[in-house]
Amino acid sequence: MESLTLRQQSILSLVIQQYIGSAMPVSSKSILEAGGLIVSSATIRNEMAVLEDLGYLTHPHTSAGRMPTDKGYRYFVERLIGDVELPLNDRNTIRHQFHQAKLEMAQWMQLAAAVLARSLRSAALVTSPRVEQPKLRHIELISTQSQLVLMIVVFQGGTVRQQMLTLREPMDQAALSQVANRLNAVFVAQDVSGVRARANERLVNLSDFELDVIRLLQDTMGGDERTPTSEIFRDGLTEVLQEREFENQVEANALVRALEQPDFLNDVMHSRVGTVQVVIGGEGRWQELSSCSMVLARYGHEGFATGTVGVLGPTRMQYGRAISTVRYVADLMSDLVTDLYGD
Amino acid sequence: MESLTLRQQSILSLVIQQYIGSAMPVSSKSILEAGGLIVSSATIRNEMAVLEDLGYLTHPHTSAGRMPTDKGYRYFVERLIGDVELPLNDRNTIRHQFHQAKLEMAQWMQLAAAVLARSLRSAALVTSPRVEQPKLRHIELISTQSQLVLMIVVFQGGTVRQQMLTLREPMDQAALSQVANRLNAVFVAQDVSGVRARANERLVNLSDFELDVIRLLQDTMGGDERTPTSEIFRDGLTEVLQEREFENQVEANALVRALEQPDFLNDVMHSRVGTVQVVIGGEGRWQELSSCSMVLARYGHEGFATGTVGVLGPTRMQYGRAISTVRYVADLMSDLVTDLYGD
DNA sequence: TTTAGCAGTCTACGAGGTAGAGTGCTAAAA
DNA sequence: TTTTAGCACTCTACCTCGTAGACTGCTAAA
Repeated sequence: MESLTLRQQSILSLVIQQYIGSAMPVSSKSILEAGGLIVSSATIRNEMAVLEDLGYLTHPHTSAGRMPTDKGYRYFVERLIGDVELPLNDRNTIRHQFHQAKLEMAQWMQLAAAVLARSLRSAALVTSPRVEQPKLRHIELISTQSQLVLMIVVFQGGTVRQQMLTLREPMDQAALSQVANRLNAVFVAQDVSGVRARANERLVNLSDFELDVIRLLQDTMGGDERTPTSEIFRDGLTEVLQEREFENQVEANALVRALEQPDFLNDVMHSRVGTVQVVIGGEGRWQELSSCSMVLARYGHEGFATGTVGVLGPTRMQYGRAISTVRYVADLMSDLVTDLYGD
Repeated sequence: MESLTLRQQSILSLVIQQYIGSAMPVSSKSILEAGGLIVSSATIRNEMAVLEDLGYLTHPHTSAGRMPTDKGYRYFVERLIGDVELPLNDRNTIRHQFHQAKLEMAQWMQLAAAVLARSLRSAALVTSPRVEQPKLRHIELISTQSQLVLMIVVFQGGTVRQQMLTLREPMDQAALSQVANRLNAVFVAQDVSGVRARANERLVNLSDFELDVIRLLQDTMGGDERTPTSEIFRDGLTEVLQEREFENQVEANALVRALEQPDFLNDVMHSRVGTVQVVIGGEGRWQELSSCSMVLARYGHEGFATGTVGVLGPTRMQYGRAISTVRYVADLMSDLVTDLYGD
């Protein structure tokens, strides 16, 4: 990325800021009127032409003003907005909302999504933390119909999974509870490999039914990357559909489809805890989102339990505010993970 | 509602069917060409004028064809479409998809939403069953941070709730497990009132911490109608946004907002298990949905555990198919509830 | 290097004009 | 009394044309 003169940087910055506000191509005159530069509109026009040659701005047609390209936004995000912390005021507002919530994980995440959506007028996405090596906390077997059993597995940190399995021969609740107790005694505090090891050790002592349960348990705990172990919480779809760029139905549909698709976030997200990732205009890889940007952050503890928070809005989003807000919410969520899983 | 002549019924029916297909006002000529009636277009025009006087049809402007009013749709739904069972073919397709799912409640519901959305090209909504008098199955206390405890409560049927609570003085995991065991011994298989009664009986023997837990347990089990104890699963928003009536941004936003709002379904739903409820054009009460209809059914067991399935689409939806599909899916879900909770 | 000034370009918008789809009415036919 | 043919009338959707206005790009002077 070339280095621009200070004046070019100012002009790029002003164009972007005005465009973010108005969604209309920005003329040299309006840059002049915005103040800050003591040159004529002709000079600004010349500089704009240079910025266009360099790929930072475009033109919808000859006699229209300029608007930023993705490259322009990228330069703006990386070089022109300082990395500001969220103002104390906003921090307090957000923290206050979090303190009012009941202490339940799902509620926190829904709240995080709501806070981001309202505060940034964007669509917000939050995934629940995904534990890397979940450890068994408790297993419960519940008889429902004659041959049907509901298995409930609680992992360290409070993640809960439930599955049904069929019995080969009827068992009553007392028998089931006994099995559950035996399994708890052996497997609690083990991760997948621990469960496998201990199961193999005492293979001979296990009934067919117990083996079934253990197999299902291993399925639930391990490996299966495809099944979504993390829930996704969304909010603010309405907010973002109001924006100019989504008056066009095709764009709007692409957006809705991207948000409905469960794997989407995982595809996009690749930042580490503590950093904020900015994806501008689909970054060439998600063409259906060519007029959208995302600001994402990972929260939790790397290598242990992490989730994603982020917002999705039009490329002309307020990047500064978005970045600091997403970072702040991610930090709050990380604290929550610490509370839930211990340090 | 007046009684119409057979010919008027046919014409109303034809207008609605054509309008559902094309989303364009229906002319007398096209009714003629659809066949079935052996009269001239002039006669059809006269009858249409009568139907308009009676409030079953309207006119966007003088020289346009007719389109149904909400009253027209209502008559159509209640009198003109027989109550047909879903064709065997479709039943098999749906049942097949359900059999392929893993036996996990959340997955079933997501699947139900997906099936409805795809099969009816509408937005689908499914709520998890809400148990009227939940009975405690198991309680678990997990130490996380020094003063923080995660309480996990499993109810009969497999509903799981989790909450955090703060300790007044530190306790280690062993002590917490002991407390959990004591509480389990006393309260398992009790409903709210049972918990209250038993807690009062042995009030003197309970520590402050145990009282805290019991209080939280009662909160979680009981009363609090406002907290959404049931999750909502959605699908097919994209499908429905494709429809003509949502090219208009205002309509589209109203729709998205209605779907995002968690209480919305509970407000609308008032049918009993076994019946299907059809809400046409917001029924005057939800004006933001004036161009939408909903087909809803309750599933589960009345007075014990019930949830809602339904679809939301434009008023010109295929009511016949929608009603029978929703009914069929509701029946399947009822079976699942039976499996989960016993009979 | 900057600037004033002007020619040139493109859009947005309204006016005016036309084809075509449908209705409503009238008067005749069944 | 009901149905029908026929026609006048209405309204939309679409096209074209013309104009005002917003900008730019270029040139030549400062």
